[in-house]
Amino acid sequence: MSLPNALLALLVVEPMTGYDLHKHFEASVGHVWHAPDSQIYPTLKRMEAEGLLEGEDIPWGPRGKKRQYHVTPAGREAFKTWMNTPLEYARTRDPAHLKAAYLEWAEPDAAREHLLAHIEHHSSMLAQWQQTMKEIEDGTSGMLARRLAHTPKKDQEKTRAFKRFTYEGLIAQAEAEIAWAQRGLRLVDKLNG
Amino acid sequence: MSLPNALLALLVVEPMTGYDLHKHFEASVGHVWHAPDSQIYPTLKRMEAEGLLEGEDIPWGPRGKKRQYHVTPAGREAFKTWMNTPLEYARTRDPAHLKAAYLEWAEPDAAREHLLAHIEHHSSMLAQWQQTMKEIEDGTSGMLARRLAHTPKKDQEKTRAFKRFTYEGLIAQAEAEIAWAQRGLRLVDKLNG
DNA sequence: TGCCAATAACTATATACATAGTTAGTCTGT
DNA sequence: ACAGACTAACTATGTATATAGTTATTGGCA
Repeated sequence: MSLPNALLALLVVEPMTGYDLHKHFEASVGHVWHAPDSQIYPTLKRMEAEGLLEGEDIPWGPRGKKRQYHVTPAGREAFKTWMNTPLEYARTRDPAHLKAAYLEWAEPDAAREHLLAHIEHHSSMLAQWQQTMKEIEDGTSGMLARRLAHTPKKDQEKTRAFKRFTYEGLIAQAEAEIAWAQRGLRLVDKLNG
Repeated sequence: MSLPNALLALLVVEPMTGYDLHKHFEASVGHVWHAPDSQIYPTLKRMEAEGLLEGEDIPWGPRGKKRQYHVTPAGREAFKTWMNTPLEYARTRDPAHLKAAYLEWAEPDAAREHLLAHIEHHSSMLAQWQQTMKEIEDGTSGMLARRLAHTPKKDQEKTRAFKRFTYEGLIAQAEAEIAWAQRGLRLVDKLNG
């Protein structure tokens, strides 16, 4: 259910091809909801069949063409409805904490490696999100800048504020994971003298 | 890849039927890796076919029987190998932060509802985990108690320490989510002030 | 004796997702 | 004139998950 809405979130800003979406995804919504192009293309077709989108073939070079999608009024309504509908929380599936719960089965060195990898992973997430946060602040963020250009002045601050809020949350998550893994490293050291 | 190992984590303690596993799952590993019984039964069969488990039919009442699985040496090795293998981090898919990123599309009341639901969800997670933490401390945690009874004294503290560590992490996650959503509530109030 | 909750073990179906490969046209530089 | 990178849009396959049943037995209580 999330992917169609993540696509709508981008397409309400401006019409795009599947390829465009795939590209912009990586640098914006994809931070919170990853999707490969092999999932995007069929989803766009389905959304067109459902009347949420309309696609038209536009020329590309002398012989080529590409299919550009734009949101229909029904699509815009569906997106708003989704935004006003409470979220269903999925049951936890957290491989890192799963392994952590049985870490006494790992060799001490492997345990350290796990925790270091956890720190490294979330550090790189953190760096990415801090970078995005900076781009939000100074308006160099690709999709957001495009978005704000289509937004009435009085709503711009709102839009920007919720983006900032989102990335603040992601940053807090990453920091919590890093702190936890560091505590884990100290624990492994203590347990192995 | 996680489910078979989550099952092994329980089965290395003592042989169990699919039904037993399903039950114990809910109260232990299921906290970090949920699985419905409809996934557990076929997975057990597959693991038996792969030689990780062996099952035997044991009588249950006058006419009934049930299939009890125990871990083979190969299964024990596979579990250890998994515990020593680095984790592959999956790309983010976080519906709550996805919605948060576009919260300006929601009615102010719906936005508040989202954030309140987020707080409520993670508060109940928090309560559950604090409860489990208490059970870890005083030895009333079902699977852990069973586990410790089969563990040499010198390793018991290690086992208990990693469980504590895991739930500390989950508690920190929940607290971070709650704090984030509360910041969100203040933001919504300010923007619609 | 009959009812009911719990135990036990599935089956069936529809998505969702990961991973990998395919086909074809365009644009840029040498 | 051609190579190579990029744009564009898929297809194919296998596994994972969610959701919702089904069938049968047991053990305890009224």
